[in-house]
Amino acid sequence: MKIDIYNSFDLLSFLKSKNLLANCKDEFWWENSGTLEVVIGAILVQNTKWEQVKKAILNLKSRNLLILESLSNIDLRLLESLIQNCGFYRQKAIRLKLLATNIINEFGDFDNFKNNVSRDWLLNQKGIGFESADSILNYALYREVMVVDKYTQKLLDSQGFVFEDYESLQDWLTCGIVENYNEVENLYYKGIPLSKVYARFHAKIVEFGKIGL
DNA sequence: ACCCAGGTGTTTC
DNA sequence: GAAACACATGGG
Repeated sequence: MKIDIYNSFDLLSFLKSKNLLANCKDEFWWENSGTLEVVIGAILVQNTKWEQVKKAILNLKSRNLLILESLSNIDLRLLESLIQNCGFYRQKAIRLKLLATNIINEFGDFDNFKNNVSRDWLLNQKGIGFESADSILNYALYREVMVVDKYTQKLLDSQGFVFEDYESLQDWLTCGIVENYNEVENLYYKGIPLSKVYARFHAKIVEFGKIGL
């Protein structure tokens, strides 16, 4: 299937043709969206599988560590042991603990963080790059941000698209969705906010990516 | 045994 | 600035 690079709506057509936008009644892709758990998950999941992250999150939850204050004060070795199965556990432990501390110092509590944090602030944290920052903004903070990941890039690559960098790809996708928001919303996402349209759109691309092109 | 997974930071040319 | 490398476990 050929997609006209100057017409971003063609991507939506492509996804529709693959039935990628159907079956959107299910809950949102990221469990417990809107909570600190998503922020932690965004770091834990880097270069590993979500199955592993779920186990680690359960470890943390059972010890009441899904709270900024507890995480900020945790013994580093203990934290490492609780998230070990996720891989890169030493650096992830350091980064999680530091992030919790920085959020407290800068914003006081999670709600204030949620309402006031900027993308740049997130990007300045150790261990948070473009994808993690955007995942946090969209899935934890409900901002109107389209997440771009390896699957997204792979999907567009397979259709012959070339983008200079992460943000130009993101802009292109975002424009395509915004321009066609009314149609998409009417057909598939009745009554849900634009931020969640981005979330579902991203989730569907990943689901597709997992099945394989 | 080998390869990949819902990446990021540092070092090096 | 881009390319190469380090980080590390678990599952196929």
